[in-house]
Amino acid sequence: MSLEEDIKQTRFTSEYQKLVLNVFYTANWLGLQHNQLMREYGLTGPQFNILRILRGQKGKPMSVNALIERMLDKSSNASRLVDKLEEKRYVLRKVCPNDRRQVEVTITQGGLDILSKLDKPVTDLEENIKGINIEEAQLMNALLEKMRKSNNTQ
Amino acid sequence: MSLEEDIKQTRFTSEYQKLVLNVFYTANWLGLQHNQLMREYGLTGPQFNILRILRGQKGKPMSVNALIERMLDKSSNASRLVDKLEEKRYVLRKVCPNDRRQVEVTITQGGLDILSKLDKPVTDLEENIKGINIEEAQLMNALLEKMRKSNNTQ
DNA sequence: CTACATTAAATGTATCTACATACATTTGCC
DNA sequence: GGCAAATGTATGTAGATACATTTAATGTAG
Repeated sequence: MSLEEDIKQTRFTSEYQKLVLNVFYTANWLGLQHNQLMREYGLTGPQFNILRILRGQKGKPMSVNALIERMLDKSSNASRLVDKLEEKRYVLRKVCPNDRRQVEVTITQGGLDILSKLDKPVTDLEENIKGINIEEAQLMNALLEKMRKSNNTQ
Repeated sequence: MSLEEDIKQTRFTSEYQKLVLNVFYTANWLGLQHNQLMREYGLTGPQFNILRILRGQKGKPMSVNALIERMLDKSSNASRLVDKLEEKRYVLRKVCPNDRRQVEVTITQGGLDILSKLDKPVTDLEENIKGINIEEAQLMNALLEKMRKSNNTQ
């Protein structure tokens, strides 16, 4: 983990600059662990994310647009992610009868099955962040949200 | 910013799960702003990152391997990033005479110039996180580092 | 010195990201 | 109804990510 030392060594012009790097680096560190896990189950991170959102719908279909709104990466291409999941028979696509522009995406039983297999290892991974305790996690959550709210991102 | 509300609404199984999502989301939010800025200068985030690392070398060349070690995204492809930067004449590649497997990468004056143009806007962007103060930023930095240190990532 | 392992970088491949564009459908206005 | 604007999705493209494999140079054991 050499950027770990790098972050320490570097003379940062400000605490904010360090924070930006730290957030990038931590997300990357978490992402690698997630990807590695997903990979074992033939999924990718973004694909897993979509399946999890769909499961949250409890059977109700969701339009692609609604999916995009809930995705972590909004600019990523939901259409093509749904393509991949459809190939694997984890989701179904159906043209919405009320508005034929829309496509209703639903998770299949196969999709639910793979998710349930992933639940335990994913939770383990997340709970594995044991260097910080619950109070610290709460504090970080509050600070991360405060951080995003603050500025004038048009 | 609909995931913002999503994060709030969702019943998280744990504070840790929320933290993971929050870190992903914040990194993404920061990354979009960075990318937008880099784009105006014909660079991408990773390319900028490499240039900044090379500038830190103060003229000393660096092998591709050394670059990878210092990159935020280690698994990204340093060779090809250096390709792009070489095309733009921002770096030079030279086979190392002592070990001809290695390639010495150096930043050019053009590379230094584009970086100096970017310094101000990048700093502005980072300093723009004004919803949290310096003490909070320090706290977050400490917690993020603690978070990464804690667990048994093999 | 040959044989084999190791190392450094490049290349290959699949997927994802970011953004532009195309196309069909729907909506709103006249 | 007819037409322009908006909407929803798909497609195109360039570049990045993640990981496996290849190529070339070096190191090392026998």
